[in-house]
Order: sequence, then C-alpha cells, then structure tokens
Amino acid sequence: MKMSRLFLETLRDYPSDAEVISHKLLVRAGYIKKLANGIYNYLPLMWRVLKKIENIVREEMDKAGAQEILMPFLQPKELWEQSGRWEVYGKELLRLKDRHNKEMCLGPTHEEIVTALAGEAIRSYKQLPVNLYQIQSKFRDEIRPRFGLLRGREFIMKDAYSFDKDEEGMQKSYKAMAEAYTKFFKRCGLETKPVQSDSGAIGGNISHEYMVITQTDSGEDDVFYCDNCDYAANSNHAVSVLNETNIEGEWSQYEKISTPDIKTIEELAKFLHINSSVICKCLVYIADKEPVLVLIRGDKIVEETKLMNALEAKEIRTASEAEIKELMESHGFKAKPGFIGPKGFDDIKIIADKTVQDLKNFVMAINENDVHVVGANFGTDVKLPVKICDVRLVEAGEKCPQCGQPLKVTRGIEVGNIFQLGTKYSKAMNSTYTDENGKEVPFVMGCYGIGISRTAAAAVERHHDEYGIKWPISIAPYHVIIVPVNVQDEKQMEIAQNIYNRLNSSGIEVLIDDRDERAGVKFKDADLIGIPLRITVGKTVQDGFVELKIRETGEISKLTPDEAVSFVSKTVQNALNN
RNA sequence: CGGGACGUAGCGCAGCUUGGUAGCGCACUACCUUGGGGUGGUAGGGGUCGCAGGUUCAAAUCCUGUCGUUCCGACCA
Repeated sequence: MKMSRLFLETLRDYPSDAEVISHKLLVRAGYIKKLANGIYNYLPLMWRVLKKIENIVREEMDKAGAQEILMPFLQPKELWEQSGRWEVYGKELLRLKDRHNKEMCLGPTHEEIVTALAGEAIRSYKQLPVNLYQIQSKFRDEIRPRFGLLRGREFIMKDAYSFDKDEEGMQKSYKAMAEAYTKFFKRCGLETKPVQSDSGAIGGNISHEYMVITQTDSGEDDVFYCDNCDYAANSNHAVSVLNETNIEGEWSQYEKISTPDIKTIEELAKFLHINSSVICKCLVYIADKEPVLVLIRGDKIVEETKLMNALEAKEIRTASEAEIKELMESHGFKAKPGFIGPKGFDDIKIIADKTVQDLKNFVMAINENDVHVVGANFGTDVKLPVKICDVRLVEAGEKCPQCGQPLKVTRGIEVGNIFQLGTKYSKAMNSTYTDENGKEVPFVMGCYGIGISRTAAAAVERHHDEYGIKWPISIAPYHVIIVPVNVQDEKQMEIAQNIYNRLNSSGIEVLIDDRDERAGVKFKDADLIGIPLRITVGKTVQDGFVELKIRETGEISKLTPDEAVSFVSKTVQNALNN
C-alpha cells in the first residue's frame, strides 16, 4: 500500500479530550476518529488491526470446536422478558421502538437470542455439546464512556455460548475456552491473568476475567493476586484472611462517653487513643431506593458490588445527607452522620460484614449526637444482624485465602471473561433438549466474551513508547514500512519499489512511504503508527545497503536489499507461527 | 445521575477580567528552498466564536437558558 494513497491523517498534537495513552495514540496516529461520545469510526489502519485480532479469535475458537454464526444486532423485547432481563438490565440496554411501535433493544450481549436459537435447533443430547460464537458490534449505553476504545458505547466483541447436557460437560467446555483464551491473548502479544470475579449482569456462578496487567493507571479494575500461588481476583470478588489486629476494646463496662464533634472514624480513633479496628462502623446505603444499614469494622472499607450481591439489589449507593436525616427523623433520632448506630432500626434491613462478629467491648454510635458507647458487645448491648456476609474490600498485604502469603494489588484492563451460566437462561426461557431417558431438560450453558476493540486498545497500552505505538507483528496493520528517504532520487525509488514488490508477492503486508516529505516526517509517522519493521532506503544505496530498524527494540542494522527482504520474511513468519 | 471544568478554523490554543467588528502554531493550496529524525521562505484559502434568548449604540467578551464535551464516583468486554 502506498502511503500517499492511504486514508490517514496523523496529528502533530495529542487530542485534548483524551486521557489514557491508547486513546491519545490511536487518535493522533489516525486509527480512530470520534463520531459521538463513546462511538468511533475505525479508519483503515484500525480496521486492519481489528480484523487481525478477529481472525486470531476465529482460529482459536474454531480449534476449540466452536462454530461461528452471526446473530441480529436489533433484538425483540419478548426474549428479554422471558429471561427476566428486560426489567433487570437497566439503562445500559438501549431500548427503542420500530414503526409498528414494537419494542426492541440494541444487543449488549446475546444470551437471550442464542438460548432461544439453541432451544429451537437442538433436539437431542446426541447433538451436544455445541458452542456457537460471533464477532459483532455491541451497544451498551454506558453511563460514562471514556478512555477511547477501552470503554466505548459501541464496541466490537466476540461472544461465545456453550451448550452442554450436564454440569460436567459445561466444566469441560469452560476449560476449553479458558485454554483458548490464554492462547488467543498470547498470540496478540498480551500477557493476561485470569482472575476470579463477580458475574454481574450476565449472571451465573463461577466466572473469570482475563486481565491485562497495566501497571499504569489506565486499567479500571483493581486485581488482587498472590505471587506464591495462582490466586487472583477482581476487587469486587477478592477475599482474604485478615492480619492479626486488636479487635477487643479495653473497656470492661458498657458506658456512654462524650465524643463532641467527631465526624469520622479516624477522628474517633484518635480522640479515644484506640485503633480503629475496635470500632463498629455503621453506614447508610440506599439499595433499590430502600435504606439499609451496613456494619463493618472501623478500619475496613465496604465493597459495593459484594454488598449489592448480598442484598440482592439492582442498584446501590451511599445515602445522601438529606436521606440520612430523613431516616433518622422517621425513627425519632436527631443524630448527624458520624453518630449513626444500629440500635433502634428494627424495621429496616441491617447487614453486617464478617469483620464485626468477633468484635468485643467495641465502640459504636447510638444515634445520639456527640456521644458514643464503649465496651459494647453483640448479644448483650446490641443484636447481631441476621445477615452476616463478606462485603469487605480486600487490601494489599492481607493474606491470600489459598496459601496465606500477603496479597498484592495491581491495575488491570479486562479484555475477556468467561462465565459458567448453568441453567439460568435455559430454564427461564424453557430452552431444552431430550436426554437419554426421553426427558426434556434445560441446557447447561456457559458464555465467553472477548472485547476485540478493547484488546486492540490494551495492546497499545502495553506496547508503546514516547514516539508512538509498537504493535506486535501478529496484530500490526502492516508488517513493514519502506521509507525511501528522497522520492525524487530515482535509484532510491527503484530499490524501494523492488523491495516492496518482492515482499508484497511473498505475502508480507507492506506499506511504502512514497510521499514527497522530508525524512524526519516519515520517520516520525512510521514510529507513531507503530509498524514493527522499517526499511529505510537512503544514501546508503550508493554502497548497496539499506537500513532495517526494529520498532520494538530500536535496533538498526545495515543490510543489502536481499538480506533485508529475507530478514523481514523470516521475522514475520516466525512471529506468526508462534 | 450527583460534583468540578471546558466549548473560538481539521488539530492544539490565545483573546473574555476592563464589550468596539477575530488571532497564533500546526495542518491545507501554489511557488521557491531543503533533502537521514516534524527544513526555511513568499503568497493564499478556511471560523454565523456550540445553540437560543436577553442587556447594550455595539457581545467571542456581560446575563439567562439549552446542547455538547471532559474529569472524579456507581456500570462493564
């Protein structure tokens, strides 16, 4: 491809609205252009990258026994009502009506469609297992799209769905997908860590997310992991064994003490000269519009996804000051935030984190301003709530639940996930097959997603430097770029063209920068757009040499055109065979 | 949806405080120059200053509303 004909505009500056490096680089290097918030045009270079990633997915999915299909992007409300998700899915599901006033939605995922499809098409256990996948644009009306391709509203996803006759079969399908995923990401030049996670809106029991560890802040998830064993989990799912700490107060008597103007746990601990771990913290949340009290040890933080699951709520947030005031007044209290305690709220839900149950002689608030009690105990001074769950955010340094070594934390980008769905959808939608005994039974399902466009962005996050992108060869838009330094020099052009032709005809994807630009401009652009190999044809042709630069390492070598051609061919072959 | 910021040429920005008829760099067009890391020059083209209303002799500038974008939180591939 001739650069002079390529639909490409590289920018001298980074766009002002971009925050993370992949977004900045993809816009500046002319890969994407924003159409609307969270919605992008994929320009020729980007589209080539995406197609490469898609094809690697296809190869790995096909190898794992899955079959590609394509399901509709626009979906009827009825199926979503059958699964129960028309109600549950919230505002990320973009709903619209057609000309007959029929309600539809843009597909954010395809469990409903594929479950219905399998139910109709699969009759007998003899046909199982089946694994169907597709690669398609999805639409999720995200609350806050950002970070370019890392969190768009419209994005390209590979989604696969497995159908098995029993739990054991599903486990096998799940494992096959897990293996395919690891291979896939590796081929894209990405090291991923499979981590346990919450299964969110998709549902199901066991799930893993595939995280690209970023080290930088561009990842949106915190991942807790253990260096000693294979434990790794998203913060919304991670558990830990707490380090030893003081959980018994020194007071032997239950008594009220004056704590004027204390607003936070830190202030309280300081005021009483105690560790915050002997305080029972009480927080007010609003879960699906209902107030809920949450008790947790003073030095710990509530993990809201865990809390949401524990409450079986759809939506959760901390209460505003006005809501707290209203709650207090409706129960005859005047306490300000800071003095809220669990006593006197028999009619509302109170949930306790596991950390509070072992507290002894602890400190808590009792809905009286400027007063706390010390030496409190569950059972005698206050009832322990019926519901005790783990709703605590794990912190680095706490012990691994598997081996007891200290956990570490890092940021990660979720590029894929796999879920064991079980019969959640097949039961709800009455999607069944006939088993060996002639009985109609629901499929046992799994589902498996990979964010194609997000994978591309994650690759940029992991492979770039101050000059631009450094694509891994496997997903680079072109393998090599030939730069004739001076297009008006006939000899340079002749040799460049010759190398171009030879590489091209041997299946190498090659770009030739035939623009009448200065060398500096071409070099900067080549670095920016991140082509892995560069052949510079310049003055050295007089001595029969060209120059080969490896983008990844910056290594430069002087070769004859023949050597350059064979080096490039070999390097690309090797990279693709891996 | 809550809290902050910003909308001026394709991109990055100045001008706004103290109203007076719109500017800089890059990009673009033409010619010259240069030719191994964003060459230098000359001449050009391009903007109803997000939109609507108001104040005023006069609004990019002040006021109100609205739309959009963006950052911080809950959602997620």
